[in-house]
Amino acid sequence: MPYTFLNELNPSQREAVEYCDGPALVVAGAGSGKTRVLTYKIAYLLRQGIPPWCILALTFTNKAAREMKERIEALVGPDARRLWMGTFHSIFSRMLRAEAEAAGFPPNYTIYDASDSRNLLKTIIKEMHLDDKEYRPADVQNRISMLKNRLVTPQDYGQDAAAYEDDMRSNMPLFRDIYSAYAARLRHSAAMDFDDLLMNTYLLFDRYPDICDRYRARFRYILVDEYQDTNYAQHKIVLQLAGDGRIPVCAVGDDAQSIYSFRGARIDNMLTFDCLFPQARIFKLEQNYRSTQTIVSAAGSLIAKNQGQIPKRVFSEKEKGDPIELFQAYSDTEEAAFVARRLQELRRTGGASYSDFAVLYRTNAQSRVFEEAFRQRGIPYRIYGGLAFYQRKEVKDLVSYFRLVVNPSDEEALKRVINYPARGIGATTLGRIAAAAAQQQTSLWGAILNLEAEPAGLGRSALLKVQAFARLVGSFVELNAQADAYTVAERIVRETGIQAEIFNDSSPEGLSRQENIQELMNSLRAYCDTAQEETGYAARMEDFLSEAALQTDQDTADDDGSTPRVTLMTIHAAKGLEFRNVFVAGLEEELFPSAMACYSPRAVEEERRLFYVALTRAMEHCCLSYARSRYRYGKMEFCNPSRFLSDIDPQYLEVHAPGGGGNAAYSVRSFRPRGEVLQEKRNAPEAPAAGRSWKRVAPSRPVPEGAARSGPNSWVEPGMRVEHERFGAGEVVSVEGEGENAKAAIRFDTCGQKQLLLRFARIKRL
DNA sequence: ACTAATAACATTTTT
DNA sequence: TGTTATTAGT
Repeated sequence: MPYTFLNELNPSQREAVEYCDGPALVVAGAGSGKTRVLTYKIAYLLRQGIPPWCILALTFTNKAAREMKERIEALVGPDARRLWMGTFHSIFSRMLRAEAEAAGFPPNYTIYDASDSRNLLKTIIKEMHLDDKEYRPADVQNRISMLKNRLVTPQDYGQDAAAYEDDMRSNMPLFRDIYSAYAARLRHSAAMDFDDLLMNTYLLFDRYPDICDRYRARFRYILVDEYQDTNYAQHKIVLQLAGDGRIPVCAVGDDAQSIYSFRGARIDNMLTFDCLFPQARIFKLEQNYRSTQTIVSAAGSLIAKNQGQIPKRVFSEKEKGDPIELFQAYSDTEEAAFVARRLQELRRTGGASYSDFAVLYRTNAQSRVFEEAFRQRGIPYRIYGGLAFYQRKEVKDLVSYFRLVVNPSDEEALKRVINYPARGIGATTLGRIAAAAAQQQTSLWGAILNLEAEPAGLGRSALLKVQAFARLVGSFVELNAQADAYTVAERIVRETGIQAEIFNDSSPEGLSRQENIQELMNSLRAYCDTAQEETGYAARMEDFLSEAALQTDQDTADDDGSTPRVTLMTIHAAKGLEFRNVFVAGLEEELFPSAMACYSPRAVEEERRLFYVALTRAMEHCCLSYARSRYRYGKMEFCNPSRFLSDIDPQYLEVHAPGGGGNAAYSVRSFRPRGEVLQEKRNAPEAPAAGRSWKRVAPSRPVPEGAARSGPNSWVEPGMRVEHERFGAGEVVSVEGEGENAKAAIRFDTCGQKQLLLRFARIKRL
């Protein structure tokens, strides 16, 4: 009975899973079991005898790919590991490394993140003596990104009249020159930005049809998750690989949840799928298994106000459920107080845990009032959306060393670390090197290596310092040729002086920096261990980097789950998640919908979809709120209720009168700005100083209490039971070494004995 | 070359 | 309001 798992699907899910002979579009309403269909479909394909390496499955997040892989593994076993499953970016970057020569890059190219590429643009704008008020780096970056998403190369750009006109209109006639200079610099640095990973893959397949054919010959089925979020480039690559339908593509998505157009996503890719593949079959998943009927119907009444969507009728067969509550507050502080109070009530009466709650908002800035309110009341919470782990300065600095070792041409990495830790190489010196590099048509590193012949006008002491730096990096490069990633990293931390710099600072910020460095070393260690286990080879730094560059906080910031906490996040961040109880706060004009969206009907529709996403996160209970006044940029502003509130059919709403008392006194439609409203002075936060120091420093990764800080070695001894974040529980066999070099041998219950450097190992006493 | 002070700024952000 | 980046001062 090899297909019994199909019985766990409803008829429409099952149909979508079993149809494998041609292209398919699965329109999956919110909570309709989209991931289930994808995973079961892959399992089904495998059961039909298609080898795992012939199936390509593309997702947007690492998290989605990982979870899907795990679920498939649970269905079919370890074969799942050989699937080509991952994010667009990671799969394509893999292909680009394999086909590096044809792609015109070395296989060890590094990946620039958004801030690297912005820094590079800044330098270019400065070097071209342009005004950075006219050519705002962020704008330029965005424009370039959009162009790349549309597969417009700098060469094509001259012919793209529309884009050029747009630049003239925005007062950036020289934009094209920036774009080509940027591309040239990336090439010199042997680096690609995120968008290049897509565009260069497209170009590779376009220019070398034989390479594309090779992949086409390999893949027998292609699946794409969240198709509504694909941009033009992604869409085109899918078409290339599909060979216009010769290889079946199954695209899964929900047009009603398309909320990333500002990143280049094109809902049209989904809406026109059946035109591109005339033989395509369309499946609709309309039964929602997540939410009560009230929530599903309310969300449906909202989204019906949008034009141009794929017709579908999402329904729920769960109980009717409670109405959606709507609160009006006088101020943002009061709104937070409402939410806190209602949350406690629901928790007590509904027997829910803190982790069953989420507070969702449009902008990250709104989190602050909730933080304060929750802290005052002792409600445990967790905020998502601080700086990503890899964006933190100390982490990026160290990673920049890694990058430099793998690819010394990487200019942004070099600029970051040439004077970190401080070694007296300042702006002037760097400027001279840059000038020499430009003159010699080489990279900064090339110019540095060439200093002996061309001293570039450097003074004696500067020259010596730079050469010492070059030797240091050179020694790492040599080591990297033969050692595994962790060994290289350890030596870098020690010999650059990062260790001395970071580990001698005992201020709270310093401690947080230490933790982050430890965390990075931990993940490196974990990476090396897994690679060793799985492949039998020592893990290379280049491999670690190519993964790390595409890793985001969502992947690293795993809650340890020990204390249940309320989740606070933007609605964007909540896509794909679900909670028993959801609060959606700040439903005000110019906030939600955002002021910037109000000028364009298309943008307002996207905001409405965003609200739709927010509502459909809730399983049982949903509370909406807005405030009549709110502090924005330090100034108090009066607000009006969001237009979206009147988009929801009032039969699903229960409106609470101002002040929080009473119930449905009047309908939403009667909401009008009513001139004067009682104004309270914003009460001074209770303990701002106490909060501030730890508030944003390290929002993710809770450190086991009292562990990492308590100083090395003093707290483990042989015989002790400990728990490691990755390896689970185990027993300390022996401890050797002193202070920073203390190592423990630990026999883990599930994965055998391992040597861990206590300085970096995140372990907790049991 | 580094620090302190101030000016400008500010949706959302899967990679 | 809070952050970030540039600038002025030592």
